[in-house]
Amino acid sequence: MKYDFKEIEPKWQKYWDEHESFKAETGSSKPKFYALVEFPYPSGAGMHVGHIKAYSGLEVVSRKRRLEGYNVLFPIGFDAYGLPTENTAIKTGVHPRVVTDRNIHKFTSQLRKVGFSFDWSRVVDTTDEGYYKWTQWIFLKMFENGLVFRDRTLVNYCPSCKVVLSNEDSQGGKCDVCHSDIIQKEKEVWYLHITQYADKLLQGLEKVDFLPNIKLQQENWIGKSTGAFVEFTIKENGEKLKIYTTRPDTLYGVTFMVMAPEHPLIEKYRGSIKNIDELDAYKDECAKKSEFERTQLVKDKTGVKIDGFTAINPVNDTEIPIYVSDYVMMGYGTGAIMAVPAHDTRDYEFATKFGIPIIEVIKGGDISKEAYTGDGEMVNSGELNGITNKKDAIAKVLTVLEKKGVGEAGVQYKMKDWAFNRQRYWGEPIPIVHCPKCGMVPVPYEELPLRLPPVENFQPGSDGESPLAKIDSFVNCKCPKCGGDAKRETDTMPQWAGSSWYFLRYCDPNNDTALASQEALKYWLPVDWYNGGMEHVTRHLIYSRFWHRFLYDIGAVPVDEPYAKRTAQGLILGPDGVKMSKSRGNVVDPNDVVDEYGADVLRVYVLFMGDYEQAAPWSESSLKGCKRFLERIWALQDIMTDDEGYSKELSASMHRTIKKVSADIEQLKFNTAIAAMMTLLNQISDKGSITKGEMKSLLTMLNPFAPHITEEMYNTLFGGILSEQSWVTYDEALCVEETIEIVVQINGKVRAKMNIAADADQDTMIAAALENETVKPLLDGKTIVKKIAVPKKLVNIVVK
RNA sequence: GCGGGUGUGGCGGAAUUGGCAGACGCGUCGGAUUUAGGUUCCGAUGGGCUUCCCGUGCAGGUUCAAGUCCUGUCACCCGCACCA
Repeated sequence: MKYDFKEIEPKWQKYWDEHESFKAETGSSKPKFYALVEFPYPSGAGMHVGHIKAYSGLEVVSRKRRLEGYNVLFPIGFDAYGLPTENTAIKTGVHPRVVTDRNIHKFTSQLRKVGFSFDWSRVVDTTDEGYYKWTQWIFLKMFENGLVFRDRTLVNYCPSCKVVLSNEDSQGGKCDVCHSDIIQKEKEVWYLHITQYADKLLQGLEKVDFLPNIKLQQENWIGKSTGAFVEFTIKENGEKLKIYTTRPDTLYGVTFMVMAPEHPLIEKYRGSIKNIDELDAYKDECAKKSEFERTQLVKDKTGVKIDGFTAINPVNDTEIPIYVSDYVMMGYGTGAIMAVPAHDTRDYEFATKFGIPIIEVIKGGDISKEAYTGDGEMVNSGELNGITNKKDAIAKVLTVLEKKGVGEAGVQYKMKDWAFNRQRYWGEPIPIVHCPKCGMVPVPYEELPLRLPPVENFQPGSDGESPLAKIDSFVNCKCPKCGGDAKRETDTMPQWAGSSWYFLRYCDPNNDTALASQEALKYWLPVDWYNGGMEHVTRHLIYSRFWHRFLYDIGAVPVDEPYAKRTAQGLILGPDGVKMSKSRGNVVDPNDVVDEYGADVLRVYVLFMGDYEQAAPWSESSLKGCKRFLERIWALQDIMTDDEGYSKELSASMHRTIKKVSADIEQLKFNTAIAAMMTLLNQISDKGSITKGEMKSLLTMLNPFAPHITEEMYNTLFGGILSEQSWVTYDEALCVEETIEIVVQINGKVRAKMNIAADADQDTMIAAALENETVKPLLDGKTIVKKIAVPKKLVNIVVK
């Protein structure tokens, strides 16, 4: 009988569906397990094999947990707002709602064909009214709590998509959606005050079980630095110029200061700056610089001295010049720095180029050659002289600054506030009304959801205005507070809004009176295990931790950190070893694989192809190897005996394999788990028969990986449903054979192998080795210097 | 520049954490079945001057024993980046 996956796979998918085999039950007395995978963006291209790999990991864990008696929540949904759908709509004239529904339908059928054990009754769609009502609700709560503000600043702007992007969405100076170069543009936009949560996000990392590199990337992204704020007085106008530094200990070495070209004090005193024209020209030049020029040509410092500003160093009253240079950013610290060329590489380059004096205040380097950034004895530094350690010097100078009232300790973060808006149609409308009398007024909670109005033209305005701005019936409204004429906000929320809380909705997806009931949240939270891509570590994962933490602070959720554990899968590369992309033409469509080889083969292959957490290239021939494996499993039916337990020969192997597979699944080591089952299969084949007991255990172990074939075999051979049985157990004591092969080495080189009782002690092992027929002659005429025995492993005889 | 990671056969990758390097799979070679191809099955497969020697990017070191530990060094990949 041949293994016909085309008949078997749909049969069991239908069975699981009709019997709701994987339905999670809120409140069940069984222990709960919440496994979360990143829900897909339903693009027109359909599923990618990367999705299959990303979901297969926790799919295996979830199926194992159910067999272990857990009440498992393993949900799926769709993150469906976003630009690609809207761009398709613009191109084809089909409404984004229709495009989205079509894509979701396609994804759903593809996911079902792979046989994932999702709880299909909890599917979430971020563009659904019942869902985005609560996205807007959370936004209003944030507004109420002062975490939402508008600001006119330089923003990241994508000229191609015509939208403002957050810092997280323009990493590397490229637009996250279309990869165009982003430009800096001055614009008034919405912000979420995520920096207010920087410390909490940092502290939260301490108690969660995230992969170390994930924690590290988040820490670096948040980028906390401790230092000091110091005020320098500008002699000409008495204004205080505030700077941030991590090295207040080098304050005596300041020989100039630098302000960012956009620093407001320049604007304020433009009348009294003699070379203001030159500064304006420089500012324009900087704004035009491309990302390449800003990052690649860093060594070449440019700048202009401000003619009309002189700063006074607060510790020694020295007069120092002030420059403008684009190596100082308006977006970090205070937009101005004290420059200590002797002990900072960038300041050194600038000083050298502009002929500014360099004063050494820390001994240890050669400042005629380069900046010295190490530790050492303080010199030329007044009361700091003689101090040899940075920490002490900083502590001392801080007390001096505080006494004079010109400085204090402070912290800074690299992370910036979250630019929270898109000037596009396909997103959640921001529920705010602009009233000429009352200002920004939130839409009342009872009026949520604030629905997206129907539009005919989705094309964004050329000046970066949302298509919603053209809909008079949407824009013109009454102020909820005073009832007067007012205008609605026309920006929509960015793509990351809906995904920032979807895992909460899964707990209670149809709730109409709250984002989820407290009962459901208390039962399911936190997510026990979250797996996803590394590319989301500094975006979605930070954003959702922020939203969740906020919801915790207002009492809407019962736990402070949403994810107890986070892992990440590696990419699947194209057969050519390069990242899959349409333009390269090396994309593998999972649908084709399912049609030709079946879902089980695909599932086993994506987990067997390599280390789950590493990238690995797709290989059609390796895929065939997995097909052979399953066909050989299928063929075991022909050699099954009537014996119930384990056969004597295979007993230890059975126990060992169960132990290994059980442990490997928990560590995402699916490749070695499958390899262990292949080894077992080889042993069974060599032996020529399999007992009923062995068959049951093997099918159970394999079930999470290849559920269809194992379900079918179990059902045919034993009756009953395998996914309703229990996970297999092993006995540690039975994992080892009675006699095992050990190695005899002479001077560290393997010279013989021998069988010995597994529990032989060291003396017995050595005695046996010395009597070994291969070993004996090799020892003739030699003096034995040392004898080492490692139980169950080897004997090493050192001779001279 | 800073931070993290990886270097093992022709390929993807194993190695119980110091104890037989190369599990498992792919590929390749040989054989059987087949008119042939494919499939399936059996055997071999790190390299060499093959009683023995050499092999985990490279050079040293520690140890009875090193892919694993230490020192130095090279290459590649990822993330951040004039962060004061």
